[in-house]
Amino acid sequence: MKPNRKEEIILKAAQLFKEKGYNAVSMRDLAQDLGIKAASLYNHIHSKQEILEGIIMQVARDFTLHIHEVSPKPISAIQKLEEIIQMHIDLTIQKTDFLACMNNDWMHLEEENRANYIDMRADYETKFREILQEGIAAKELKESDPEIMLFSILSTLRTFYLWYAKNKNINPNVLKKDLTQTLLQGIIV
Amino acid sequence: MKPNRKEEIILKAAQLFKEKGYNAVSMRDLAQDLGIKAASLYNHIHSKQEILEGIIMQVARDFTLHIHEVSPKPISAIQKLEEIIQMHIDLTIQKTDFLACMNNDWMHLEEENRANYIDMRADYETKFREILQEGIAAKELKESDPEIMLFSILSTLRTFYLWYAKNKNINPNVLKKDLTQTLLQGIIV
DNA sequence: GTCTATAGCGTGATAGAC
DNA sequence: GTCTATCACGCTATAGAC
Repeated sequence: MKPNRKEEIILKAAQLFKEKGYNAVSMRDLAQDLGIKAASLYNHIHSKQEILEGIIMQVARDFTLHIHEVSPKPISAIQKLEEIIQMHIDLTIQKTDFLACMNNDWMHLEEENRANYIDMRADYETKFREILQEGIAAKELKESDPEIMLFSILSTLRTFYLWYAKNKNINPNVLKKDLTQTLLQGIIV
Repeated sequence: MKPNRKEEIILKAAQLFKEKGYNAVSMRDLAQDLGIKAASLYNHIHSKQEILEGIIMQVARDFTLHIHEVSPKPISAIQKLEEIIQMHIDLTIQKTDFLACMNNDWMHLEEENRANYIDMRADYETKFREILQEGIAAKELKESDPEIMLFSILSTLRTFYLWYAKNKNINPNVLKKDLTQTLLQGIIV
Protein backbone atom coordinates (compact mmCIF):
# COMPACT_ATOMS: atom_id res chain seq x y z
CA MET A 1 0.00 0.00 0.00
CA LYS A 2 2.85 2.41 0.66
CA PRO A 3 3.72 3.98 -2.68
CA ASN A 4 7.25 3.51 -3.95
CA ARG A 5 9.23 6.44 -5.30
CA LYS A 6 7.99 6.09 -8.87
CA GLU A 7 4.39 6.09 -7.70
CA GLU A 8 5.10 9.06 -5.46
CA ILE A 9 6.43 10.97 -8.48
CA ILE A 10 3.39 10.12 -10.59
CA LEU A 11 1.03 11.08 -7.75
CA LYS A 12 2.66 14.46 -7.25
CA ALA A 13 2.87 15.05 -11.00
CA ALA A 14 -0.86 14.41 -11.40
CA GLN A 15 -1.50 16.98 -8.70
CA LEU A 16 0.63 19.62 -10.42
CA PHE A 17 -0.60 18.81 -13.94
CA LYS A 18 -4.17 19.19 -12.71
CA GLU A 19 -3.48 22.72 -11.48
CA LYS A 20 -1.26 24.11 -14.24
CA GLY A 21 -1.40 21.69 -17.13
CA TYR A 22 1.31 19.34 -18.42
CA ASN A 23 3.31 21.91 -20.37
CA ALA A 24 3.33 24.47 -17.57
CA VAL A 25 4.89 22.08 -15.05
CA SER A 26 8.64 21.63 -15.43
CA MET A 27 10.68 18.71 -14.14
CA ARG A 28 12.31 21.25 -11.82
CA ASP A 29 8.90 22.19 -10.36
CA LEU A 30 8.03 18.55 -9.87
CA ALA A 31 11.38 17.71 -8.28
CA GLN A 32 11.22 20.69 -5.94
CA ASP A 33 7.80 19.63 -4.66
CA LEU A 34 9.28 16.20 -3.91
CA GLY A 35 12.29 17.69 -2.16
CA ILE A 36 14.89 16.49 -4.67
CA LYS A 37 16.69 17.83 -7.76
CA ALA A 38 15.33 17.42 -11.28
CA ALA A 39 18.13 15.08 -12.37
CA SER A 40 17.25 12.66 -9.59
CA LEU A 41 13.82 12.07 -11.08
CA TYR A 42 15.46 10.21 -13.95
CA ASN A 43 16.55 7.40 -11.65
CA HIS A 44 12.87 6.49 -11.34
CA ILE A 45 11.29 7.46 -14.65
CA HIS A 46 12.63 7.69 -18.20
CA SER A 47 10.93 10.86 -19.32
CA LYS A 48 8.25 13.43 -18.56
CA GLN A 49 6.12 11.79 -21.22
CA GLU A 50 6.28 8.48 -19.36
CA ILE A 51 4.75 10.17 -16.33
CA LEU A 52 1.85 11.51 -18.38
CA GLU A 53 1.33 8.10 -19.91
CA GLY A 54 1.34 6.47 -16.46
CA ILE A 55 -1.33 8.84 -15.24
CA ILE A 56 -3.69 8.79 -18.20
CA MET A 57 -3.51 5.17 -19.29
CA GLN A 58 -4.13 3.91 -15.77
CA VAL A 59 -7.43 5.72 -15.32
CA ALA A 60 -8.50 5.22 -18.94
CA ARG A 61 -8.17 1.49 -18.36
CA ASP A 62 -10.30 1.74 -15.20
CA PHE A 63 -13.16 3.26 -17.17
CA THR A 64 -12.87 0.81 -20.04
CA LEU A 65 -12.78 -2.23 -17.79
CA HIS A 66 -15.76 -1.08 -15.81
CA ILE A 67 -18.07 -0.33 -18.71
CA HIS A 68 -17.27 -3.69 -20.26
CA GLU A 69 -18.27 -5.23 -16.96
CA VAL A 70 -21.58 -3.36 -16.68
CA SER A 71 -22.61 -3.57 -20.32
CA PRO A 72 -23.54 -7.30 -20.56
CA LYS A 73 -25.32 -7.50 -17.19
CA PRO A 74 -28.94 -8.76 -17.30
CA ILE A 75 -30.36 -5.52 -15.89
CA SER A 76 -32.34 -2.62 -17.35
CA ALA A 77 -30.65 0.21 -19.25
CA ILE A 78 -31.57 2.59 -16.44
CA GLN A 79 -29.90 0.36 -13.88
CA LYS A 80 -26.79 0.24 -16.07
CA LEU A 81 -26.74 4.02 -16.26
CA GLU A 82 -27.00 4.20 -12.48
CA GLU A 83 -24.03 1.88 -12.14
CA ILE A 84 -22.03 3.98 -14.57
CA ILE A 85 -22.84 7.17 -12.67
CA GLN A 86 -21.75 5.44 -9.47
CA MET A 87 -18.48 4.42 -11.10
CA HIS A 88 -17.76 7.98 -12.23
CA ILE A 89 -18.43 9.26 -8.72
CA ASP A 90 -16.18 6.60 -7.20
CA LEU A 91 -13.30 7.23 -9.60
CA THR A 92 -13.71 10.98 -9.20
CA ILE A 93 -13.33 10.61 -5.43
CA GLN A 94 -10.47 8.10 -5.54
CA LYS A 95 -8.44 9.51 -8.42
CA THR A 96 -9.39 13.17 -8.78
CA ASP A 97 -6.02 14.37 -10.03
CA PHE A 98 -5.55 11.52 -12.49
CA LEU A 99 -8.99 12.14 -13.94
CA ALA A 100 -8.43 15.86 -14.27
CA CYS A 101 -5.13 15.21 -15.99
CA MET A 102 -6.70 12.75 -18.41
CA ASN A 103 -9.39 15.27 -19.33
CA ASN A 104 -7.07 18.22 -19.80
CA ASP A 105 -3.79 16.78 -21.03
CA TRP A 106 -4.55 13.73 -23.15
CA MET A 107 -3.67 15.73 -26.27
CA HIS A 108 -0.11 16.04 -24.98
CA LEU A 109 0.42 12.29 -25.16
CA GLU A 110 2.82 11.39 -27.94
CA GLU A 111 1.79 9.57 -31.12
CA GLU A 112 1.23 6.00 -30.05
CA ASN A 113 -0.21 6.70 -26.64
CA ARG A 114 -2.50 9.38 -27.96
CA ALA A 115 -3.90 7.07 -30.63
CA ASN A 116 -4.36 4.45 -27.95
CA TYR A 117 -6.20 6.83 -25.65
CA ILE A 118 -8.49 8.03 -28.44
CA ASP A 119 -9.37 4.43 -29.26
CA MET A 120 -10.22 3.66 -25.64
CA ARG A 121 -12.37 6.76 -25.39
CA ALA A 122 -14.22 5.88 -28.60
CA ASP A 123 -14.80 2.36 -27.31
CA TYR A 124 -16.19 3.75 -24.06
CA GLU A 125 -18.56 6.04 -25.91
CA THR A 126 -19.73 3.21 -28.14
CA LYS A 127 -20.61 1.05 -25.13
CA PHE A 128 -22.38 3.98 -23.51
CA ARG A 129 -24.30 4.71 -26.71
CA GLU A 130 -25.43 1.09 -26.94
CA ILE A 131 -26.90 1.26 -23.46
CA LEU A 132 -28.83 4.41 -24.37
CA GLN A 133 -30.15 2.86 -27.58
CA GLU A 134 -31.14 -0.26 -25.67
CA GLY A 135 -33.08 1.96 -23.24
CA ILE A 136 -34.83 3.81 -26.06
CA ALA A 137 -35.76 0.55 -27.81
CA ALA A 138 -37.20 -0.77 -24.54
CA LYS A 139 -39.14 2.48 -24.12
CA GLU A 140 -37.40 3.15 -20.80
CA LEU A 141 -35.83 6.29 -22.26
CA LYS A 142 -37.28 9.14 -24.28
CA GLU A 143 -37.13 9.14 -28.09
CA SER A 144 -34.72 12.06 -28.14
CA ASP A 145 -31.38 12.26 -29.99
CA PRO A 146 -29.14 9.66 -28.28
CA GLU A 147 -26.02 11.60 -29.30
CA ILE A 148 -27.20 14.58 -27.30
CA MET A 149 -28.10 12.40 -24.33
CA LEU A 150 -24.67 10.77 -24.51
CA PHE A 151 -22.82 14.04 -24.70
CA SER A 152 -24.89 15.72 -22.03
CA ILE A 153 -24.46 12.99 -19.41
CA LEU A 154 -20.86 12.27 -20.24
CA SER A 155 -19.75 15.90 -20.18
CA THR A 156 -21.20 16.26 -16.70
CA LEU A 157 -19.60 13.05 -15.45
CA ARG A 158 -16.24 13.83 -17.05
CA THR A 159 -15.90 17.25 -15.48
CA PHE A 160 -17.44 16.23 -12.20
CA TYR A 161 -14.03 16.44 -10.49
CA LEU A 162 -14.26 20.22 -10.83
CA TRP A 163 -17.38 20.30 -8.72
CA TYR A 164 -16.15 17.68 -6.28
CA ALA A 165 -12.98 19.67 -5.56
CA LYS A 166 -15.16 22.38 -4.00
CA ASN A 167 -17.64 20.06 -2.27
CA LYS A 168 -15.56 17.27 -0.76
CA ASN A 169 -17.65 16.96 2.39
CA ILE A 170 -20.89 15.92 0.75
CA ASN A 171 -22.35 12.51 1.70
CA PRO A 172 -21.55 10.15 -1.22
CA ASN A 173 -24.97 8.51 -1.05
CA VAL A 174 -26.86 11.79 -1.20
CA LEU A 175 -24.56 12.85 -4.01
CA LYS A 176 -25.34 9.74 -5.99
CA LYS A 177 -29.09 10.16 -5.51
CA ASP A 178 -29.12 13.84 -6.50
CA LEU A 179 -26.78 13.48 -9.46
CA THR A 180 -28.65 10.46 -10.81
CA GLN A 181 -31.95 12.26 -10.48
CA THR A 182 -30.67 15.40 -12.20
CA LEU A 183 -29.04 13.51 -15.08
CA LEU A 184 -31.83 11.00 -15.68
CA GLN A 185 -35.01 12.82 -14.67
CA GLY A 186 -34.05 16.44 -15.30
CA ILE A 187 -34.84 19.38 -13.09
CA ILE A 188 -38.40 20.28 -14.07
CA VAL A 189 -41.22 19.21 -11.75
CA MET B 1 -16.43 43.33 -41.05
CA LYS B 2 -13.07 42.43 -42.61
CA PRO B 3 -10.73 41.63 -39.71
CA ASN B 4 -7.61 43.75 -39.43
CA ARG B 5 -4.25 42.10 -38.87
CA LYS B 6 -4.50 42.08 -35.08
CA GLU B 7 -7.89 40.40 -35.22
CA GLU B 8 -6.54 37.94 -37.76
CA ILE B 9 -3.74 37.03 -35.34
CA ILE B 10 -6.15 36.54 -32.46
CA LEU B 11 -8.48 34.43 -34.59
CA LYS B 12 -5.70 32.13 -35.74
CA ALA B 13 -4.26 31.94 -32.22
CA ALA B 14 -7.61 30.86 -30.79
CA GLN B 15 -7.73 28.11 -33.38
CA LEU B 16 -4.27 26.82 -32.48
CA PHE B 17 -4.74 27.21 -28.71
CA LYS B 18 -7.92 25.18 -28.97
CA GLU B 19 -6.07 22.28 -30.56
CA LYS B 20 -2.84 22.20 -28.60
CA GLY B 21 -3.28 24.49 -25.60
CA TYR B 22 -1.69 27.89 -24.94
CA ASN B 23 1.68 26.63 -23.77
CA ALA B 24 2.12 24.18 -26.61
CA VAL B 25 1.71 26.86 -29.31
CA SER B 26 4.80 29.00 -29.92
CA MET B 27 4.87 32.42 -31.48
CA ARG B 28 6.83 30.80 -34.32
CA ASP B 29 3.98 28.29 -34.89
CA LEU B 30 1.43 31.07 -34.91
CA ALA B 31 3.47 33.24 -37.27
CA GLN B 32 4.06 30.35 -39.68
CA ASP B 33 0.33 29.67 -39.93
CA LEU B 34 -0.17 33.33 -40.82
CA GLY B 35 2.62 33.24 -43.40
CA ILE B 36 4.94 35.67 -41.61
CA LYS B 37 7.90 35.49 -39.21
CA ALA B 38 7.50 35.49 -35.43
CA ALA B 39 9.13 38.91 -35.00
CA SER B 40 6.51 40.46 -37.27
CA LEU B 41 3.74 39.54 -34.87
CA TYR B 42 5.07 42.11 -32.44
CA ASN B 43 4.10 44.97 -34.74
CA HIS B 44 0.47 44.11 -34.01
CA ILE B 45 0.48 42.73 -30.47
CA HIS B 46 2.67 43.37 -27.42
CA SER B 47 2.95 39.82 -26.09
CA LYS B 48 1.62 36.31 -26.28
CA GLN B 49 -0.23 36.96 -23.05
CA GLU B 50 -2.08 39.87 -24.66
CA ILE B 51 -3.44 37.48 -27.29
CA LEU B 52 -4.75 35.11 -24.63
CA GLU B 53 -6.34 38.01 -22.80
CA GLY B 54 -7.97 39.24 -26.01
CA ILE B 55 -9.52 35.85 -26.63
CA ILE B 56 -10.75 35.02 -23.16
CA MET B 57 -11.95 38.41 -21.91
CA GLN B 58 -13.98 39.01 -25.05
CA VAL B 59 -16.10 35.89 -24.73
CA ALA B 60 -16.27 36.09 -20.92
CA ARG B 61 -17.82 39.53 -21.33
CA ASP B 62 -20.36 38.15 -23.81
CA PHE B 63 -21.60 35.64 -21.25
CA THR B 64 -21.69 38.13 -18.41
CA LEU B 65 -23.59 40.73 -20.41
CA HIS B 66 -26.14 38.24 -21.59
CA ILE B 67 -27.01 36.70 -18.25
CA HIS B 68 -27.42 40.16 -16.73
CA GLU B 69 -29.83 40.87 -19.56
CA VAL B 70 -31.88 37.70 -19.06
CA SER B 71 -31.90 37.66 -15.26
CA PRO B 72 -34.30 40.58 -14.55
CA LYS B 73 -36.82 39.72 -17.30
CA PRO B 74 -40.44 39.24 -16.15
CA ILE B 75 -40.56 35.62 -17.34
CA SER B 76 -40.55 32.25 -15.60
CA ALA B 77 -37.35 30.59 -14.40
CA ILE B 78 -37.79 27.88 -17.02
CA GLN B 79 -38.05 30.46 -19.77
CA LYS B 80 -34.88 32.11 -18.48
CA LEU B 81 -33.08 28.78 -18.56
CA GLU B 82 -34.23 28.25 -22.14
CA GLU B 83 -32.83 31.63 -23.12
CA ILE B 84 -29.54 30.81 -21.45
CA ILE B 85 -29.30 27.49 -23.27
CA GLN B 86 -30.00 29.31 -26.51
CA MET B 87 -27.23 31.81 -25.75
CA HIS B 88 -24.71 29.04 -25.09
CA ILE B 89 -25.64 27.36 -28.37
CA ASP B 90 -25.31 30.65 -30.26
CA LEU B 91 -21.94 31.53 -28.75
CA THR B 92 -20.71 27.97 -29.28
CA ILE B 93 -21.56 28.24 -32.97
CA GLN B 94 -20.22 31.77 -33.45
CA LYS B 95 -17.08 31.60 -31.33
CA THR B 96 -16.15 27.94 -30.98
CA ASP B 97 -12.40 28.47 -30.75
CA PHE B 98 -12.63 31.37 -28.30
CA LEU B 99 -14.89 29.39 -26.04
CA ALA B 100 -12.66 26.34 -26.13
CA CYS B 101 -9.69 28.52 -25.31
CA MET B 102 -11.49 30.16 -22.39
CA ASN B 103 -12.39 26.76 -20.95
CA ASN B 104 -8.96 25.21 -21.33
CA ASP B 105 -6.49 28.05 -20.92
CA TRP B 106 -7.96 30.56 -18.46
CA MET B 107 -5.47 29.37 -15.84
CA HIS B 108 -2.65 30.63 -18.04
CA LEU B 109 -3.83 34.21 -17.77
CA GLU B 110 -1.47 36.26 -15.67
CA GLU B 111 -2.33 37.63 -12.21
CA GLU B 112 -4.70 40.49 -12.88
CA ASN B 113 -6.50 39.00 -15.83
CA ARG B 114 -6.90 35.67 -14.11
CA ALA B 115 -8.42 37.28 -11.02
CA ASN B 116 -10.72 39.22 -13.31
CA TYR B 117 -11.81 36.14 -15.18
CA ILE B 118 -12.47 34.22 -11.97
CA ASP B 119 -14.64 37.08 -10.71
CA MET B 120 -16.66 37.14 -13.91
CA ARG B 121 -17.17 33.41 -13.78
CA ALA B 122 -18.29 33.56 -10.15
CA ASP B 123 -20.71 36.35 -11.00
CA TYR B 124 -22.13 34.28 -13.84
CA GLU B 125 -22.63 31.28 -11.58
CA THR B 126 -24.33 33.43 -8.95
CA LYS B 127 -26.84 34.75 -11.46
CA PHE B 128 -27.46 31.25 -12.75
CA ARG B 129 -27.91 29.92 -9.21
CA GLU B 130 -30.46 32.65 -8.44
CA ILE B 131 -32.55 31.62 -11.42
CA LEU B 132 -32.55 28.00 -10.25
CA GLN B 133 -33.51 29.00 -6.70
CA GLU B 134 -36.26 31.21 -8.07
CA GLY B 135 -37.58 28.22 -10.01
CA ILE B 136 -37.46 25.95 -6.97
CA ALA B 137 -39.26 28.54 -4.83
CA ALA B 138 -41.97 28.87 -7.50
CA LYS B 139 -42.25 25.07 -7.60
CA GLU B 140 -41.36 25.04 -11.29
CA LEU B 141 -38.22 23.05 -10.52
CA LYS B 142 -37.62 19.99 -8.37
CA GLU B 143 -36.51 20.30 -4.75
CA SER B 144 -33.11 18.80 -5.55
CA ASP B 145 -29.70 20.25 -4.65
CA PRO B 146 -29.41 23.46 -6.72
CA GLU B 147 -25.60 23.19 -6.70
CA ILE B 148 -25.78 19.87 -8.49
CA MET B 149 -28.32 21.22 -10.97
CA LEU B 150 -26.09 24.22 -11.60
CA PHE B 151 -22.99 22.16 -12.13
CA SER B 152 -24.71 19.56 -14.25
CA ILE B 153 -26.27 22.01 -16.71
CA LEU B 154 -23.30 24.32 -16.83
CA SER B 155 -20.74 21.60 -17.43
CA THR B 156 -22.73 20.40 -20.40
CA LEU B 157 -23.15 23.89 -21.83
CA ARG B 158 -19.50 24.82 -21.24
CA THR B 159 -18.10 21.81 -23.05
CA PHE B 160 -20.72 21.81 -25.74
CA TYR B 161 -18.19 23.06 -28.30
CA LEU B 162 -16.58 19.60 -28.15
CA TRP B 163 -19.78 18.00 -29.35
CA TYR B 164 -20.55 20.73 -31.86
CA ALA B 165 -17.14 20.32 -33.52
CA LYS B 166 -18.19 16.82 -34.61
CA ASN B 167 -21.82 17.67 -35.45
CA LYS B 168 -21.71 20.99 -37.29
CA ASN B 169 -24.46 20.12 -39.75
CA ILE B 170 -27.27 19.70 -37.23
CA ASN B 171 -30.28 22.02 -37.54
CA PRO B 172 -29.90 24.68 -34.80
CA ASN B 173 -33.59 24.59 -33.94
CA VAL B 174 -33.68 20.83 -33.51
CA LEU B 175 -30.50 21.11 -31.48
CA LYS B 176 -32.04 23.65 -29.16
CA LYS B 177 -35.17 21.57 -28.67
CA ASP B 178 -33.28 18.34 -27.94
CA LEU B 179 -30.67 19.89 -25.70
CA THR B 180 -33.25 21.83 -23.71
CA GLN B 181 -35.35 18.72 -23.26
CA THR B 182 -32.38 16.61 -22.16
CA LEU B 183 -31.08 19.21 -19.70
CA LEU B 184 -34.42 20.25 -18.23
CA GLN B 185 -36.59 17.13 -18.46
CA GLY B 186 -33.98 14.38 -18.34
CA ILE B 187 -33.92 11.26 -20.46
CA ILE B 188 -36.28 8.91 -18.64
CA VAL B 189 -39.80 8.45 -20.03
C1' DG C 1 19.60 7.39 -4.96
C1' DT C 2 20.97 11.90 -4.94
C1' DC C 3 23.98 15.39 -6.30
C1' DT C 4 26.56 19.15 -9.58
C1' DA C 5 27.45 20.47 -14.05
C1' DT C 6 26.22 20.92 -18.51
C1' DA C 7 24.75 19.76 -23.33
C1' DG C 8 21.50 20.96 -26.82
C1' DC C 9 17.61 22.99 -28.03
C1' DG C 10 13.27 25.94 -28.06
C1' DT C 11 11.16 29.95 -26.15
C1' DG C 12 9.37 35.08 -25.94
C1' DA C 13 10.89 39.19 -27.14
C1' DT C 14 13.90 43.18 -29.10
C1' DA C 15 17.05 45.94 -32.38
C1' DG C 16 17.61 47.76 -36.48
C1' DA C 17 17.82 47.27 -41.79
C1' DC C 18 14.76 47.66 -45.68
C1' DG D 1 4.90 45.89 -41.97
C1' DT D 2 8.11 42.39 -42.60
C1' DC D 3 12.58 40.79 -42.41
C1' DT D 4 17.34 38.81 -40.28
C1' DA D 5 19.97 38.35 -36.36
C1' DT D 6 20.29 37.76 -31.75
C1' DC D 7 19.74 37.96 -26.58
C1' DA D 8 18.69 35.92 -22.33
C1' DC D 9 16.53 32.42 -20.35
C1' DG D 10 14.10 27.94 -19.37
C1' DC D 11 13.43 23.39 -20.84
C1' DT D 12 14.33 17.99 -20.92
C1' DA D 13 17.68 14.95 -20.39
C1' DT D 14 22.50 12.96 -19.63
C1' DA D 15 27.32 12.19 -17.54
C1' DG D 16 29.72 11.14 -13.88
C1' DA D 17 31.16 11.98 -8.79
C1' DC D 18 29.82 10.50 -4.22
